[in-house]
Formats: sequence, C-alpha cells, structure tokens
Amino acid sequence: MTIRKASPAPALPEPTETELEILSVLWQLGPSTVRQVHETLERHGLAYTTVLSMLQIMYQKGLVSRDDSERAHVYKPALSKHQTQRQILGKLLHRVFEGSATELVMQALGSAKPASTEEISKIRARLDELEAHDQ
Amino acid sequence: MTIRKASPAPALPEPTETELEILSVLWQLGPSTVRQVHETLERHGLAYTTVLSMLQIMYQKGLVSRDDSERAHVYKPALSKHQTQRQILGKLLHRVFEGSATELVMQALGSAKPASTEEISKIRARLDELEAHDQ
DNA sequence: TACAGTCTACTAGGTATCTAGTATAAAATT
DNA sequence: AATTTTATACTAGATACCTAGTAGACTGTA
Repeated sequence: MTIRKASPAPALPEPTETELEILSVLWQLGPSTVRQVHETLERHGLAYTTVLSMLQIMYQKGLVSRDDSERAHVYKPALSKHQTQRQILGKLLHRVFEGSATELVMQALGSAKPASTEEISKIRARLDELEAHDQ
Repeated sequence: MTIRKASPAPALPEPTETELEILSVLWQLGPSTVRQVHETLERHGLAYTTVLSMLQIMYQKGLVSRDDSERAHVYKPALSKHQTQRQILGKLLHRVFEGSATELVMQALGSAKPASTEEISKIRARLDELEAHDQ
C-alpha cells in the first residue's frame, strides 16, 4: 500500500445563511435524519421537503456526509462548529479587514463587549500564550 | 422648527462581495466618479458599464450617496469603513457565534495571530479599558 | 456643423440561493 | 391485503446577484 498525504482538502464552500442554520442543528443534535432536523429547526414554517432539499444540496457540496444504509438517511456535518467558525472568520478577515486580525479583534471588542471579567481574563491568557510562542 | 430624533436609521443592507470591493475603492479615493472607480478597481477586466450598474444598484440600496450636479455623477460611501466593518462583524457575531464576542475574539486570535508584540499590547490596552468601564 | 467621445438609464441573461410541490417507492398499520 | 404514512428524488419557480450590452443624451473638437 502506498502512503500518501491526505488529499489537499477539497476546499468546502462557505455555508450560506440557511445552510448555517441547518448545520447548527446538526452540531447540536449530532447525526440526524431530515425529520429530526426539520423538527428542531428554529425557523418553523419551513416545509419538510425544503429541509430535505437543503440537505441534498449540502451533501452535493460536501458540507455534510450521510449514511444511507437505512431508509431515512442520516446526515452529519463535514466540519465541526469550530472549524466552520474559523473558516468563515478567515474569509472575513481577508475580505473585510485586509488580513489584519488585530483590527478585527479591536472592532469586535469595540462593538459588543465581552461581558464578564472572567471572559476578559480568558482573552488575556490567550494573548500571553501568543507572546510566549513569539519568543 | 421642531426638534426631533434622527430617523431610526434606514438599516442599510450588508454589502455583497462586489459591493465591498467598490466601497473599498471609495474609501481609498474619497468621492469618485464611475470612471475613477473603474480605473482603480483591483479586479480589472470588469466592464465600465458593470461598475456603473453596481454603483446604481448601491445607490438604490442606500449604500452610497451621489452628487449628480455634474454630468459625471460623484459617488461616496454612506458609511465609513469602520462603521461597515462593525456592521458586518455584528451580523457575523449573531449568525456564527451566537452573540458571544469572546468566542469570536478567541477564534480570531487562534487562527491568524496578530503579528507583533506591539499589536498585542494594543489589544491588552483595550481590555483594560473595558474592565475600567465595568467597575 | 458634423463627428468622435463620454456619460447615464434601461434592459437582459446567467448563476446561486431558497422554497416547496409532485411522483414514486418502501414501510407500517388496520 | 388494502390503506395510510414516511421517505427520497426530481422538478420548478421566485429572488438576488453579477455582468455587460444598447440606446440616447450631452460635450468637445475638427
């Protein structure tokens, strides 16, 4: 058997608005059927077949994988919530902040302030780590 | 004359990808004609009339205002770069991070690290300010 | 004045996204 | 066994976005 590097990451597209809502449900529930997603979705009033269609599209795009060994296919996210957040944030960083993470962070701290002192400490700790690595 | 509060902000739509590129040019150049924007745009190969159309659409949406007292209309952004960045970041905060600014900041610090020690100091200073206000 | 250039408005077409219906097959229920 | 329920696949339409062409008006120049 030949050992080779993992293929160079198929570069998943950034999930759209609705796709993100559906992914949220999957992150919350774990692997789920269309029905489960449909019942759990925040935005009610969406037809069952709409959720079905969305998941089929997401499957084509590679945003979710699925197990079709049972009649009701079971879908699960291709990427974790953290991975997806990073992906989206990375894109935003370049598109909107010209790559300056500092600018991004400053703006984020400017608008919606992180509530507790505890939260702030967490951020400080992270900064300490970064500095330590830099040395 | 009646004094009244400023009207409740027409709630501008979030600029799309291409719209953001055009806004970038306007932020860089200041008030500009279609021709100036077209010549300055990073993405060459865009037809002059395409840029024209985009600016017309953006005008309809309220993303830019314009002075049509001259034959060549002069466009300028409705919001500053900072304001726009904040708007987009705010939306992202709710859509992707469920409103947790701390999570957002942590992820941002995790992916593309702010380079210099100086940058990190700036962030620390901001955190200090936030804590001071909290007291 | 005629002509070439420049500008806007209007129109149009292609792609992506979102929504949901219809057809059909499989499973469950009576 | 007949009927109802549940599931998928396929199709389709509405909207937004992006792109650019054409028509017509205005400007400046030969």
